[in-house]
Amino acid sequence: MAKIQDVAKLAGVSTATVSRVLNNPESVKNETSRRVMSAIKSLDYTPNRVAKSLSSKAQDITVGVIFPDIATFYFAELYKGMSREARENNINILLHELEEGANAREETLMNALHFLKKSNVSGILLSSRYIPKEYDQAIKRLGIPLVMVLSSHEAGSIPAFKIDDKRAAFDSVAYLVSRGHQRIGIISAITNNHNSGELRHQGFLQGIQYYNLPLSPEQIVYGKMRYDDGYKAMTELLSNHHKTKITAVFAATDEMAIGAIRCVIDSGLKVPEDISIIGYDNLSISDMTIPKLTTISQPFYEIGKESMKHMIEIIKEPDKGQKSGNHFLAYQLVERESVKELT
Amino acid sequence: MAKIQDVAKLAGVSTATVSRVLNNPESVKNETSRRVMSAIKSLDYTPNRVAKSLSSKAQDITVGVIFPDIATFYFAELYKGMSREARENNINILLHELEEGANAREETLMNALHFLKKSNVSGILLSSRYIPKEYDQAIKRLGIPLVMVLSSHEAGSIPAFKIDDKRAAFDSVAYLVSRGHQRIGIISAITNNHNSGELRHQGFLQGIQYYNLPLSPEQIVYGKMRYDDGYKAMTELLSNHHKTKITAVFAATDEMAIGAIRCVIDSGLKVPEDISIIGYDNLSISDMTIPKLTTISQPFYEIGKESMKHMIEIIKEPDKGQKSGNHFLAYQLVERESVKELT
DNA sequence: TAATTTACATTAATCGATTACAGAATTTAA
DNA sequence: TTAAATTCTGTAATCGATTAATGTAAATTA
Repeated sequence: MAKIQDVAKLAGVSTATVSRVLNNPESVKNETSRRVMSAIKSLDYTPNRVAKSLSSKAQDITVGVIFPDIATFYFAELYKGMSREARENNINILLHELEEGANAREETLMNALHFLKKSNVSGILLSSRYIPKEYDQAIKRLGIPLVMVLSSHEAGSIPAFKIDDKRAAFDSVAYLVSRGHQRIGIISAITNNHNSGELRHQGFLQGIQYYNLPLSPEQIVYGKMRYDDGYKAMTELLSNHHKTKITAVFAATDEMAIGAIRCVIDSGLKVPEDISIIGYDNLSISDMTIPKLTTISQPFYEIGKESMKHMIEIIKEPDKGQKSGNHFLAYQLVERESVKELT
Repeated sequence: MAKIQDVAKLAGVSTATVSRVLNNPESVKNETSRRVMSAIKSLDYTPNRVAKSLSSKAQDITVGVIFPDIATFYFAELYKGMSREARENNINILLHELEEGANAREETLMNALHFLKKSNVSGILLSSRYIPKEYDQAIKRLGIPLVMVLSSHEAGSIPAFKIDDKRAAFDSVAYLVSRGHQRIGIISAITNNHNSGELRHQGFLQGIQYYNLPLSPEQIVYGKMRYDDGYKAMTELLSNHHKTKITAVFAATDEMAIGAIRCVIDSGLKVPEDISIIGYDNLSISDMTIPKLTTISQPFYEIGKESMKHMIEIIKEPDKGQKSGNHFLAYQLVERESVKELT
């Protein structure tokens, strides 16, 4: 590997001049510049990045991203948003997947945090479901700015980018009511302490209350966000159907909604003719299901982009102080085929 | 930010000793070591990574990954495989998404390559659909080892990790035949010069020939790999149904298969009762469709892992020479619900 | 022609670590 | 007690760039 000295020698100039040709060409005479360039070419010289950043003190910034499972359907959109913003600002992303250990989730989060710290990231975008309060201190001690994505910090001291889950769930109920539904079941999301699931649950309850709808315990069922959970949950809901007579179901995630649809169909009923289902997320696959899913659309791309944007601001102007608390982005209810209008 | 000199001064030793305490503790007297450690603690000192790698010449290795579209359904699995292997070897990944420009694909690939080169990656894992021969020279000039993933290089001089597409497509036909199908349509994948689509097409044709099945031009239809393409293609296939009387369709990607299913259902027919459909990929969603998709399962995780493993070998022992040509991994035909046994 | 500018180029310090080599301190052997 | 061996620590070169300070040659002005 050729270094700057080699180039300098070959071109018959000093290393300073070579450096200038590369970084400040106007300050070098054309003739000299040409000689240097040809030396660079013939030696196939590329400046050593490490030496460059050590000397210029302008190390390239990299932001760490912690995500529990890359295979989550919305991950790609979220990441695209982050990635786009990062690229525009010449910032690298170090993606760290939190291993889906059955146990040891806590251990792993702290590990991830430390791993990223060691990798010298300037900030961390955290999309974990589980942030126990015990971590608060440790996080503060890290000394690296954090931004939460899609989930919020209980204490609220860490800025978070997401949609207003409570409101969106409420809107879902309102929508179902507007289509004539009164008896509504819910497949709620349980997620290791992650509060989004809970917020959606609360919003749902508020809707029920607001519209004065009936609600028996048999109408409430829980799952862990995934397809299989939705399927199982729906089985339970159906087993009480004769009693609850629900005409619609609010599923707290699209994946569960899709599982629920499958379950309904397996049991010989039809969606939406016999049971309407509304989801939450608007995954790309929710447009491919039969029937197509009516759902709350989360702006994953924007959430990713905005959270990264905010992170960059924090990094570049640390004194400015990060705006903590929730940053809500706009969501939409997308009408498709899985909710029937009752007459 | 404290540096090693500060620590040295505070502990009353030389920088060399501080460095030794950190990197070679046995060589330092306990008492000294303790003093240094406490100085490190009280100054909250962390070694500067850049300086460290410049001086030790042990820069951390990073491998670039070029992928056309992160939102592709199988991306996550592929990436997990790569990521796992990389992490075990203490290697970083720099993920670079090729912007899905309608035009300018060529430009972008070269850009991506150069961008990664500038970022000092030691190797590039390339999963692009489009590698014109014109690039051969430019790639050679790059001077960075390349490994192809999921697609192969025409000239064959770049190692590639994938499954044997031709064989797998042949097997699909064989399977359909074993279920009593004789009149089979194909939704073939067109992909800017990417040869996987073509190989599957060839394999299909070989199967048709081998089993001596009828094949009219109306049984062959093309799409660009995605859901919508599958839908459109199936529309075309159905419009000739009265003539071709096909009982089964081989779709070159799961996404297209799923689009095709939707199309069949929209047209009032049923899968697999009226038309059987077999896919290709085995995406996670192919297990969620109604009916569940019978398909060729590609080992995305392993492909990712093996390609990264090979890359690492090349990087660590450049003299050994990379084994060019195709490295085929094992695939499987997964039977589910979308193919009916004709009696 | 001498003095003053202007335009480039060079020298050498610097970034923050590691490490070969040499020297000091301590332990062991004689 | 002294020489030899061993253990520990310090000095200074080094990694490969950037850049402030400085020098020199050419161009301009008086």
